[in-house]
Amino acid sequence: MTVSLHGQTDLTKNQTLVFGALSEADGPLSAYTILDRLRDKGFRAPLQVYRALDKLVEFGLVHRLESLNAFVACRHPQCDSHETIAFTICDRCNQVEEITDPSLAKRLKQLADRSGFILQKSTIELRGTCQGCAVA
Amino acid sequence: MTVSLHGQTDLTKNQTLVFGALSEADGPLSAYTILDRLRDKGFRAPLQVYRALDKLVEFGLVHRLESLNAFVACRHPQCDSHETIAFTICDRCNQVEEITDPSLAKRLKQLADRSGFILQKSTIELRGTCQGCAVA
DNA sequence: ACGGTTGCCGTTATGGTATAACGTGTTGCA
DNA sequence: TGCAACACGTTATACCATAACGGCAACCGT
Repeated sequence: MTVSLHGQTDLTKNQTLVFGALSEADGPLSAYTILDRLRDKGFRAPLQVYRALDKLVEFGLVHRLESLNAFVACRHPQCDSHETIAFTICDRCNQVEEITDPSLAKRLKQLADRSGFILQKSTIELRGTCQGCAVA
Repeated sequence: MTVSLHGQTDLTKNQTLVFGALSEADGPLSAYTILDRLRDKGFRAPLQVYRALDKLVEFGLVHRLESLNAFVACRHPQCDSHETIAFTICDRCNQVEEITDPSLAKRLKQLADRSGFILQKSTIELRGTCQGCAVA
């Protein structure tokens, strides 16, 4: 059984549930938190979550935040270009924003090229305080 | 007992041992790997390593690589300005290089400012293949 | 129809990463 | 002297992630 969502591939039942849990959340969730939230849907083991997450990340529907060991739903899942390059993460309210900046991407590529480094994947996570929390 | 190393603060015995282990290594080490390498120096528990690492990171002598859950000794521990802003990490040989690029730092600051985000710490890790491994 | 392959799923067990909580000993200083 | 700060040692526990097994369904070429 599959559910159509992003035009390219259909999501399986578990993938749909995990993506749903992340979409409803107001911030990043750890795999184990997702597991807990899906227990009443029949989830019993971490692997069920991790397998779904692997696929969702592969599809670009979900991002992994390395500095948090957690996952967020992509903010623009409708559009096919998941070009996010960086994240801001508020340490007070956990809100995550995605940043897309071609000039930043270009600069990183330049820096890599300069030292003959073949860039596969870049992780850019900015930790700090979001505007809302800074004001409050 | 303390050992002078970086001019500002002296390192304790455990900090010295952990920093030594990282300095001798040819790549990043996990906390548990460090623990194993220091067992014959009397280390018995993870916390001994983590506590030393916390301090060393605070001093700027050691960097944590979020995408690897591992640690590296800073490449220029003598100089007091540990201005590293990004890392390249070779997925084949594990070699880590530090990148310092003011324009990159400036751009990130700009992007953060633009959305009212107060930047505390940025994590930039570039994964890929280093020149040596690409040639081979 | 058959067999083979692939992909998803469920389960158990295990490995790897990190910290809580408690108590000790030392130092420095009011 | 008393106390605050700090490093340390130890035990236990929590949290993050994957290995390895087997089952089931869909697909594909013969």
